[in-house]
Amino acid sequence: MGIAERKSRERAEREYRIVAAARVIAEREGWDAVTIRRLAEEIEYSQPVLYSHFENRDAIVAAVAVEGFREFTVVVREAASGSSGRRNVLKNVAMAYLAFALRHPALYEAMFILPTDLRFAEAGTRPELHAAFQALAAVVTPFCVDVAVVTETFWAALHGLAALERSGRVRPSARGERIALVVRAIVVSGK
Amino acid sequence: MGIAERKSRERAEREYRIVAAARVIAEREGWDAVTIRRLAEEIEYSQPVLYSHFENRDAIVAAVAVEGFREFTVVVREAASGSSGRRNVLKNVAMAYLAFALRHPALYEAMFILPTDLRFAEAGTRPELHAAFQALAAVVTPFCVDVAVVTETFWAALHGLAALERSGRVRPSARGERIALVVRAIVVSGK
DNA sequence: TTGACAATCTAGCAATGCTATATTATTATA
DNA sequence: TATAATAATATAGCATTGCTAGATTGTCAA
Repeated sequence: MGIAERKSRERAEREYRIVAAARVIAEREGWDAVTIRRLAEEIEYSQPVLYSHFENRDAIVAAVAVEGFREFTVVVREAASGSSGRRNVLKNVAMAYLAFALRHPALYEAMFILPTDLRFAEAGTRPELHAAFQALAAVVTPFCVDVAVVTETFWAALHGLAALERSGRVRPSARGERIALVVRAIVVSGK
Repeated sequence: MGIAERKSRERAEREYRIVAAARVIAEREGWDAVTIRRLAEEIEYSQPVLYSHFENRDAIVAAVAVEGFREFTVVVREAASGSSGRRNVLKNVAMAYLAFALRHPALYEAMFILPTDLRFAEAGTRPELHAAFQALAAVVTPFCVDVAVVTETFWAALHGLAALERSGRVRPSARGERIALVVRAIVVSGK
């Protein structure tokens, strides 16, 4: 019987509409504007329906974050494959990282700044996060022996650049120079 | 007449008690537990009194952050002056940075993660933030020509390490190696 | 002593996350 | 096909939050 399939398909679709609405509202008006009532209105269902999809509001934010990690992985891979010369790859990925973070501030916030229980270096890491990490690891591999350490550090540096620029604590005008410095550091001292 | 003085002294003291209570509660139970009602209870005044000291809750968080920047500056300076050898200075400051961030997670959160309107690279930067930046700048100066860029990047790298470790996205066990990598990068490629 | 003003409190609003319970739609059974 | 069971959804409400209008108390000068 296709009825059950149709139902679960419709359910999945409704769930996606919740996540999509959350993302759009967050990007337009900030995460504070993403309330359960607002989302319920948006998908044209009553509030308790949302709780049949997600345990609580944080789980909705986490779902947006996971979507962000999927897109992020694609962005990194494309930036990497679209450049030639190992060093250029590094630079372009770094630039793409910052562009991604600053072009979708709410998405990036869900991924890296808002409190989540999405862990990385643990058992039970979600596959989307693992894939994102791997995409970055692939980029730095040619430049280092201890891939894990260098990837973590490269990621941290990029996140730091994004976070500080985001909060206006670093001059936007000098972004290129900071990126150049990070790239040179990986090239020269990844060992 | 010393009456006015006494009054403004008592007022300042009460204000400080608010900030101190906010910090203690945040560190013990997280920032969500820092409510106006809770703070009012703590200082044994009614809620509206808090609004005669601070415009809103965010301003209280910001006050804690500013206190954090003051302590942070001291920590950086001490780590720097307590080490010999320019390269050792860098390493010890980096370690002190991470120790500070992870030892006072709520304080660090107020300083760097929670939304604030404390800006850096702008006119009207609070002196406490400027001093913190200068303390870090002093540490990297021997290793670079463009002090501003290197300081920003060093700071970003350290913040990234702290933030990712905080949220469990990087292996705590490899902290030392990541720090070593950042330090080497500054030494080698600050130019 | 009284009247103005400052300091403080009581009480309440609107919004939030979340849930117990009522209601409606859907399916399976007699 | 009529009805009972169950699933899907809605209504209504609770407790908590940040914040504030308005009442009340205290303090000081005339």
